Amino acid sequence: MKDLLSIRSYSTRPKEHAHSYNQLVLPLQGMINIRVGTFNGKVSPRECVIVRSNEMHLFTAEKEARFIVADLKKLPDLIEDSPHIVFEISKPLSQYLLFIESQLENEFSPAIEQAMLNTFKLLLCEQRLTPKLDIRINNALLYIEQNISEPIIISDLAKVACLSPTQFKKNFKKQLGITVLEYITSLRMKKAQALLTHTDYPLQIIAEQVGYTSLSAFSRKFSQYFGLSPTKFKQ
DNA sequence: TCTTCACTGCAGGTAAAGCC
DNA sequence: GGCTTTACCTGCAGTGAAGA
Repeated sequence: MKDLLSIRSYSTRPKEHAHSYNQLVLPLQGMINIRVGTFNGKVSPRECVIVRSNEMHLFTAEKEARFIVADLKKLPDLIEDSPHIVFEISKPLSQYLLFIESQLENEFSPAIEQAMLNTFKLLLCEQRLTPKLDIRINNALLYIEQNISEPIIISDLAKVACLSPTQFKKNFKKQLGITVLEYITSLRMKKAQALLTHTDYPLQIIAEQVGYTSLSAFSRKFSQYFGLSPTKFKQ
């Protein structure tokens, strides 16, 4: 058996089964009901289910559901050692799955498929392996990602999560282990790092792209976060 | 489990000065 | 000219306590 990426739709195999290889199930759209190990529940896009080799599992999916399945002889160490069965995937991996879907649907190219598999594994190694989150917190995370270049205030996030601001802040820290502001800042700094590395945008534009209306505030925060100013980082 | 309230500390905006 | 640093100020985030 060799490692393989494939697209699946709703299950035509609603029987409990196991196989000799590992499998990662990553929904693209719609919900999947899955029973594996101690987990028995729904999995949605931006989540990944780990099915280890020889582990009995059963899954069914909504008719409109589509998902990527990765059959792997060996799991990356990070995932192999993970105590979680379902974990959140990053935005880059989520978007890469859409590329994989498009490529697999439209072309047959063993060389590209091998390259896709390699990139997929690299992206897997970058995952933070945060456990499946409360849907309300997940909605807030999506809102943050979609609005990272705008000023983001807790009361708006709390509305998205259908919680009071205080309850939202407490739940957020309980589930992610960091405060809302720490999470937003880390996203902004990573994006700023990428823009500084891959573009020639002036600092004012980069500051705006990552949600700072004040260049000085951006420069100060960047220096605190990375230990050197944006200009020195670029050099 | 959740909301409200009060308190503290910090992040971010502004302005000004200085550096390259 | 573009960027960084710093001081000051304000508003908001974080958190604990009390209560529904």
